Amino acid sequence: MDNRTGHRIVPETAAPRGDRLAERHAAARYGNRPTMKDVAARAGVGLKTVSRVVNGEPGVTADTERRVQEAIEALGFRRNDSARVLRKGRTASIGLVLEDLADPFYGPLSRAVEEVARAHGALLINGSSAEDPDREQELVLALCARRVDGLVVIPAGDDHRYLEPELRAGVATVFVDRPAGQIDADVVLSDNFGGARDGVAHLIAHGHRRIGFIGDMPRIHTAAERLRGYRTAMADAGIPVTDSWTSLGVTDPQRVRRAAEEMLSGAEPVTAIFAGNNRVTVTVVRVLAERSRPVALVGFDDFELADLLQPGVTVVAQDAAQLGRTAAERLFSQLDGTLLTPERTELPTRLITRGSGELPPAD
Amino acid sequence: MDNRTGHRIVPETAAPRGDRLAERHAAARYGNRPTMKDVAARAGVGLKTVSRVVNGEPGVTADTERRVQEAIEALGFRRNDSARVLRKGRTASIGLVLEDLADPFYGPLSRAVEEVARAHGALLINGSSAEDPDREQELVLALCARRVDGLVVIPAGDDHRYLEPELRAGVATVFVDRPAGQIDADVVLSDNFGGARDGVAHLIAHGHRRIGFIGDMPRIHTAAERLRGYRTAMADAGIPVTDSWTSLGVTDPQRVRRAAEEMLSGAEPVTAIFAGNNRVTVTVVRVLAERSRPVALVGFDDFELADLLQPGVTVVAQDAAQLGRTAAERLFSQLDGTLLTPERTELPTRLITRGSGELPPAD
DNA sequence: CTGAAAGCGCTTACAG
DNA sequence: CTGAAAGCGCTTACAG
Repeated sequence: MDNRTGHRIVPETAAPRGDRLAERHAAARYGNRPTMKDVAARAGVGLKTVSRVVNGEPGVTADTERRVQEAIEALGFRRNDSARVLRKGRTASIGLVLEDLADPFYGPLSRAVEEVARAHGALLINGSSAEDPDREQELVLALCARRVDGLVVIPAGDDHRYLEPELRAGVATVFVDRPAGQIDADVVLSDNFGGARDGVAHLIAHGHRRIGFIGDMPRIHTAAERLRGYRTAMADAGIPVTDSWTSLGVTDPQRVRRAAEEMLSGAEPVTAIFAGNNRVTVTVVRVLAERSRPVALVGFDDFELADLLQPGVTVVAQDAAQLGRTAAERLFSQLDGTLLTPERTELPTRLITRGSGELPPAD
Repeated sequence: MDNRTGHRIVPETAAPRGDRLAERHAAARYGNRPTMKDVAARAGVGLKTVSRVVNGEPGVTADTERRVQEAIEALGFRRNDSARVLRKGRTASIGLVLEDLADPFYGPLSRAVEEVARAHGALLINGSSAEDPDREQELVLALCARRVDGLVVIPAGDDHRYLEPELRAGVATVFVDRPAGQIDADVVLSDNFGGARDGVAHLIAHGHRRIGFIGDMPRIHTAAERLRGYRTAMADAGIPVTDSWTSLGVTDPQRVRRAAEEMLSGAEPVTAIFAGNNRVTVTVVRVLAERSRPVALVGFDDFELADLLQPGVTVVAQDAAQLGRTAAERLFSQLDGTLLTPERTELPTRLITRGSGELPPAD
């Protein structure tokens, strides 16, 4: 068989019990799952006794417990946590709203949030805002309607007043990577300004004066802070910045490629580029690989295999997992009542030199 | 300030309303959120009328609707979907259980599942099994207890009989990347066998005979299938395989490094390596970069920047997003009642040549 | 067009 | 040690 022509679909061999999917779901619609009431009837005990056994509460004789356990097994009972949640008020779930689950920067962050949630017995509901403020709001409010206990949000928008009623109602909330807009909330950030400033100063220290900056859309806080770091480093060194050296916008490859190529051509081409995030860095690496004249590069965000490229890519690294862990821990501190007032936590960045940032100016 | 010494924590300026986090949550514990009953009382209407307005049902006069809307705004009411869910029987949420949220292979897969879920109005709850069958089971059953409508599972274990009561109760389920064990279930796979066979045949076509295989633990279906592809390609070419050419186990860098170094030394070193997955490939690339003698390499799974390494890394690519999309679509077909019987879908892989797989044998 | 009653499957508060 | 009643916040089924 040529497996490149398309999908191969073959029926599975029927299971002994031979139930079809459609039958299963039709049954589900009519609520065929056993409830505590069914278990109680079968075991010949009261509802509360079943509840005690299911929850491991004391005050049940060994014999009663055994009868209840047998009924549970026989019926295939599994407690309906949505009913439990309704009664208890806490859902033991938290929401995570980020830009894009597929972006490698968010993988370790999500995983770290998940681990902390797990340690607190909570499940993680997550979704991507796709950098769209409306979609962020829609997602956040859907999570609030599900009554998640808390939210970890990497905001896309810059106005979060829509969250005020939810905060008042007690939804714990921590913003990560970018601050909340127009509301007072807990926030965990990387030192975007200092990291970019140090990265650009590193290029200056290696003799560069014409340094380009390619970043994300200026309405994104991290992009604005990193640009500010760039400008500060340049000003500190007494280097006036020409408009054509900075380019901000969406980070899709076409736009970044065009921006890089423009900076690298013309009468006074840049001799070094500071890339504002991992998406930008990757595209700039591609552009530079096609050119003969060496151009120095420092990127914000580390990425896998950066050390194996020729030359290795010097980066300003932030610890995505630590961002997630810190945010999640603060969230559960809020829920414990330990955390009394919103704070802003800033995590340090780290310059990792690998070669590309230490290249001297080509002219 | 030296931002490398630690975190900087500063209090946010107090918001005008000045409520502290602890107060918010204390209030929440006592259930201060307005309910439909509160809205009904304030608007001077019955409960059902509020329900009609909230759900956009017909049969409410414009004037009544306006009064209800005003009460909703004034109280900051948001419908409690966990109560709704209890009554309706469907939670409009699906669960995704994968190995590790932080693994770049699963990012695009998760995002694809999320997009399909979103198109069907469902939220995504997800978690990492960490390749531990017990943790997989714990997570899956927790999701069932929350009464997710369906599950997309990348299994860690090879016995899923624990899911039988859930399947009978109507939980839609699709397994992805690896088949279900001991139960009859819908499954979406890549052509691991064919992809590995073709990749190894590619090395053979370039003159290699001593070819190593480094893969994941053999109990993992994909690892076993890829090994089978390797053996088949070798057998088809009439090349007997020496035991020391194959190494299966955990894919952490230390183990893979040792395995690669062993194959590359000794009396009859391999001249080419087939790497069983993206984690393995990355480590093998590092090992090869440290050596002078060129060794050919083909890896299973594509990865970012593979084309920019020297040489570019030839890979057998699978479409992770397509795996996720296909699985999620099948899941919703089950829920629609469209899909009647469990099937096995196999997606093709694609060989991408970039240089490392076309190197001739060094001897 | 509108609403009172019953019920989803649990837990809470209480009584025996 | 055990259980009947009330209630979590909605929707369903029905009556006016």
